[in-house]
Formats: sequence, C-alpha cells, structure tokens
Amino acid sequence: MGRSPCCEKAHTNKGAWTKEEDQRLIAHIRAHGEGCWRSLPKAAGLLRCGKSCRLRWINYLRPDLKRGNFTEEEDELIIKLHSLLGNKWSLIAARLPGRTDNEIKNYWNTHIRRKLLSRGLDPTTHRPISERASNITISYGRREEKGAVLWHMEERSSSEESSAWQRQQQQLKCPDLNLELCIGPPFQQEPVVVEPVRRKGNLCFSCSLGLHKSKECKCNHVLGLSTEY
DNA sequence: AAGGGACACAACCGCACAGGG
DNA sequence: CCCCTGTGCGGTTGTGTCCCT
Repeated sequence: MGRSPCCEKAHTNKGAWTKEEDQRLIAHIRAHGEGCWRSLPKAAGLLRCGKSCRLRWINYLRPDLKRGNFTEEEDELIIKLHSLLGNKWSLIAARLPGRTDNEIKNYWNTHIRRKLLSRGLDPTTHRPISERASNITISYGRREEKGAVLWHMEERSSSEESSAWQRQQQQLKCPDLNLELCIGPPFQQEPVVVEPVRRKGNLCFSCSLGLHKSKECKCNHVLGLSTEY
C-alpha cells in the first residue's frame, strides 16, 4: 500500500546531532512535553525527521538516563532476560532503569555476545555451542493454583532420557527472575493509568513476552493480566 | 607517523501495530 | 470494516576511535 514518509527527507539533516540541535530539542520538550513527534521538528525549529528527534531524545537526551559502563550485575541480568525474552530489547530495557533498548542492543552485540561465546555458549540459544541441536520444543502453558496463575514450560524431547543437563537448561530458561507479574481479579473499575503508554499498558503475559498471536494471548479477555514495568 | 583493520556506538530504515476517523 | 497516521521496535548501517603493525 505504501506509506507517506514521516517527513520530507529532502529538507532534513541526517547524521550526528549538533549541540545546538540537542539544545533546541531539549528546550522544546521541556516547554511542551513529549508527543506528536511528527510536528515537533517544525515547532522546535529543527531540520530533522520526527523519528530522529524521538530517537535522540529517548536514547541520549532524556534526563533519567544512566550513562556509563554496565555493571557486572546488569550484564548478568541482561543475559538472563535475553535467555527468557530473546531480542525483545525494549522489554529488557524496561527491567534496567536508565538504560535504553538501543544501548542494551548495542552492548549485547559488542560485549555480551562475545562474553557468552567465550563461555562456550551460543548467544542466541544460550546453549553450549558444542551441544547438538536437540529436538526440544518449548511451549508456555498456564495452570492455576490457589488463585495464583503459574507459568510453566513444557519440554518435549525426542529422547526419553531426561538428562540432568536438560533439567539444568530448563532452570536456566526459567531463571529466578522477579518479573513482578501482577495478577489480579477481573477489574471492576477503570484501572489507574499512571502513564499513557499506548501499547504496553495492559498486555497479557504472552504479549508482554512478545508472543503476540499466541494462543495463550489473553489481551482480549477480562482476566486483567498485566505486567508491571 | 601512517595505514588499515577491529571495535563501539550513534543513528537510520523498514516494518508492525494501535487507534482514530 | 477499512484506511491512514503516529509511534515503537528490531535490525542494520555509518562513522568515529582505538590499536596494532
């Protein structure tokens, strides 16, 4: 179908941002707040694409960003989250205050990937590189117990022998992470929306893991499952 | 000191999705 | 229900810096 470009590329700057551009963007957002990125460049007097402004603000200019090296704890958390969520950088970033998805993605590709390789682990699967690709399929099931919703992973292996290694891998894939999954009864009242996040607001667990279209998706149900970031 | 390869990270691009008209 | 727009995401590219020869 084709879409109109987000801006007139012929009249926009590209490449590195100058200090002046940064200042203009910061000043405008301080004065008017975030939002309507399409019209922001014109309003702020910037010859930039709206998307470019948004990216610049989110990744580098936001005041709550934590700059500097990643700590060892952050490293390990990223690895754990990646083993659980895959390349869902935005979800991973949501668990690391002050870090952006772009920053984590870059850090993964440059540092952690190599770190895992040096440990003999496949950065994509988090399995030992030497290990043959096994025929394990993983599905997310749900079982309810005493009012709580528990998530479990079901591993099916072609081989009957469930080795200790497989159990270990299962534990690795279900690390003891506090994902702060908030489970509640079907809500009766309008939920309090702290921040007008359009798409992440009331996602079910499947969708919050990026498993949209999953048969487990509960977004259209009244269960009221949501994840808290 | 110069050249070039490797690395790190900022920025861009294309696509998907939600929501409004 | 369809189309369009705005936004967000993940992958990729571009560019500056570092390091080795």
